[in-house]
Amino acid sequence: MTIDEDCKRGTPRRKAERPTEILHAAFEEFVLTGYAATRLEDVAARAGVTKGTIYFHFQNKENVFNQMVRELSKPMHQRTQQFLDENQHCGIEFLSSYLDFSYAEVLEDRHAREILRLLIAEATRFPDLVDEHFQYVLHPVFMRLQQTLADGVRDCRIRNTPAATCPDLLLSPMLALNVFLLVFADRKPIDPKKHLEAAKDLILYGLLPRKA
Amino acid sequence: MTIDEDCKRGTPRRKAERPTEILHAAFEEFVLTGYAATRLEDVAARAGVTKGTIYFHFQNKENVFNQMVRELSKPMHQRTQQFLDENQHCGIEFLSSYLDFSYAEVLEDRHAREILRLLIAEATRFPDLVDEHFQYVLHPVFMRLQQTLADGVRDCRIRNTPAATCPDLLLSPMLALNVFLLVFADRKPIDPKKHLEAAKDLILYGLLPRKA
Amino acid sequence: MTIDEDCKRGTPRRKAERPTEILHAAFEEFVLTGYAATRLEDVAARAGVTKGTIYFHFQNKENVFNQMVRELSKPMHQRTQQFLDENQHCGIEFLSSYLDFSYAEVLEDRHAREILRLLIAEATRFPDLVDEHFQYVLHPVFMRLQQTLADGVRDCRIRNTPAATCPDLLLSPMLALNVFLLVFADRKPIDPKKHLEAAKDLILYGLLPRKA
Amino acid sequence: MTIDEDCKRGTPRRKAERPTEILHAAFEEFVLTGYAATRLEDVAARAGVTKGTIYFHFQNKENVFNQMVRELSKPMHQRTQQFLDENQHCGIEFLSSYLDFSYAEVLEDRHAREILRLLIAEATRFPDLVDEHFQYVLHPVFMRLQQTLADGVRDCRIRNTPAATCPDLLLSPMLALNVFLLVFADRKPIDPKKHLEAAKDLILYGLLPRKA
DNA sequence: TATGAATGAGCTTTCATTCAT
DNA sequence: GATGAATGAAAGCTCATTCAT
Repeated sequence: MTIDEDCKRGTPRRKAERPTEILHAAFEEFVLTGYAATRLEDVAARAGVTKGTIYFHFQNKENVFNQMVRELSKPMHQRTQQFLDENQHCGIEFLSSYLDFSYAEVLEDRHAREILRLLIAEATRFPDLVDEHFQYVLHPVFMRLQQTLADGVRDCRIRNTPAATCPDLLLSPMLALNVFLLVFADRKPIDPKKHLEAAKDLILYGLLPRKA
Repeated sequence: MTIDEDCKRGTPRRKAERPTEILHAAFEEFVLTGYAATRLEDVAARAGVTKGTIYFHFQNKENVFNQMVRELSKPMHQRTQQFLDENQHCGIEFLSSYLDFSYAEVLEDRHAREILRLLIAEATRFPDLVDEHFQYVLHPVFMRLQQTLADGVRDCRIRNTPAATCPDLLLSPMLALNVFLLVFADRKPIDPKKHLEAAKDLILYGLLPRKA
Repeated sequence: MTIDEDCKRGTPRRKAERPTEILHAAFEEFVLTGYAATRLEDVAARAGVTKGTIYFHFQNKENVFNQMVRELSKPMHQRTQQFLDENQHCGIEFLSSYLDFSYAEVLEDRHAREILRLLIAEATRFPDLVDEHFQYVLHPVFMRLQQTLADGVRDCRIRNTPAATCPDLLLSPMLALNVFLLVFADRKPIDPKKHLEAAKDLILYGLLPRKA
Repeated sequence: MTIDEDCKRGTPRRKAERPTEILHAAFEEFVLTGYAATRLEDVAARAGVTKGTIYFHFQNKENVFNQMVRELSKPMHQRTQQFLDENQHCGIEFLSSYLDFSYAEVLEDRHAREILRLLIAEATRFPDLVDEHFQYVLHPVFMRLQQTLADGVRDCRIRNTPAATCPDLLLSPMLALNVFLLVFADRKPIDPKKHLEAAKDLILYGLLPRKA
């Protein structure tokens, strides 16, 4: 009976998850060969359906890519939002927390890592995706970092210096680590924990005033 | 007379330069749409020749891409080598010089900038190119930075700290700037000079001992 | 009613027969111009489909040729096998029967005739097809002819002579007729029945002992 | 000096032979892959010249094929003519001589053998070549064989029988041997001498009257 | 004579997309 | 919902042919 029930529920539940399964299959294929070289037929095969099924759920290939990026970015968006929410009003300690957080994102979420690569590669073809990513992930973080730096300078907890007006620098090590991992991992082994430690060391020490 | 001579040499010189012209046309097209989506016919049109001509000079599309990256990377390779040669034995001033140099590369050489993007995007399909790039550009720089940091620590001119063992950090701002310029330039205007100034400030201040 | 039923079944049946239809169209085109000069587009047009459809059912042009030869040879294989089965243990009368049979094959089955030409023409490119043809058609016949000749010699119904050890000679007139028909038919009209009669006359008379 | 002279004579002599060299190179390539699949570039490379040179000596690819068949057939034409001339008025011994001659042609002249294959393969595309071949090689032989058989029957040295009116049969073994050698040589080793002996045995015995 | 560069038509093959079932 | 057959536009690549030198 339980089995029967499972079966009965099983099929519709699976059906409801079809689109998601297709998007995950699409992710793997797009990561493997990039947008243009990916064949919808391979996506279908990986998802265990046929090409026609994809067109039942999505309008076309572009739409699959768009939906895929949105679907696979969602957790990252949510975690980022949650991180920002949970770390309001914590002063310059936010800088250290953010470095921890951003490194964890890159290191522990393959989706996040590879989607950045896809966005870099296909930025020209999918400007709207880039916009979305910027709007939902980067911009809020930038704003908060900028605010944190400004507050720190005002409180004299951070040096009044060019670096304090450039929140980009706080993203740089993570971005670079990502590129290193994606592109040069085979030639140049990287120890991400040491990388993070060094980045925190450099950035925090570099921002704090001498007497701090 | 000079004009006549130029004219006379003109045609053969053009013929000899055809492959290079094609590679430059290929660069523009590959940058525009990526490897897979680029049509060799468009490359030909841009170079002012026909498809057949491309296949007279190159074996196939992959070969065009490979040769293109090599050709367009050559100046960058040479400048990098020259920079390393001219800045031997200059102590920790090398760090500052390198930041200046690397930022100049990214900002002033569109080829260097876009080829990095192409390498990131097509790393899976062209692992050999990534190897070459690493070997000729990144690896020598890494080695020198590492040495410089180690020397600086020994001389007590640089703090003995995790950051001093991670030359990656010295590349990070330039890499990140590159990504920002390539991907987010439209949404987030960047002032590269301020960026450089801030990076130098942060890195140098962060590495030097307090009493130095 | 029967017509209606036929009509209703018509469409799916046609779909199931598509590959076969394509192979028959391919036969005509390959016969007309040979393998290399045949355009798959013409094959498609003749079959009433588009180029893409061919690639849905077959891997590539070579595969179309291979399958075509197999498909169109099948009847010949079967008739040959059937002939061998039905003519066991019939002594040297088998020789005469076989001449009748082989001439009928060549004369009445245009497929058999032209496929021989294609195999001759494309033997270098399709060695496997030649192997198959040899294995399924020629070899069994050879074996039986050889056995028949040997038995005949032992029974003194056939002369003990070099010709009795060379079954090739029993195939020769048919092969030659085929070549004449394929190549020289326009210049040299041939009466196949007279040809067969003469061949039987020559071969049988040449093999039988004088007092037989 | 001698060297100089050799050089001086050498070049023009070679130049005069260029077209012939090209035709021999063409033969090898056409034999290898057939007319349509042969690239003039490969012909040129084999002849040690460039594509352009071929077009200096020949109008186009078809012309190369035509000239090649003519050039490479010439010796066969001449030997055939010579054979016919030298064997006039020799009665039915001519039959035996002709079998010897035709087998020798096939076995000892690879050109003759392969050109037959090319004619079979490309008969549709080059009807004029087939005509020429028929006119210069086959027809004269046919006529003579027919005459010889008729004379033999009149003289009662040959049976008055259907086989005596079908000179095709006298060509059959040689034609079949050719096909066997060209197509099935790898699968079915053939002893040409035994084949010839058997053919002569069968044909002559089959044609001669019993009391002869 | 001979060459090498260039052409352009044409071919095989791919694949996003459609649609009857 | 899902499928498989079919399409057709387009892309990579080939190669006979031309021609300035």
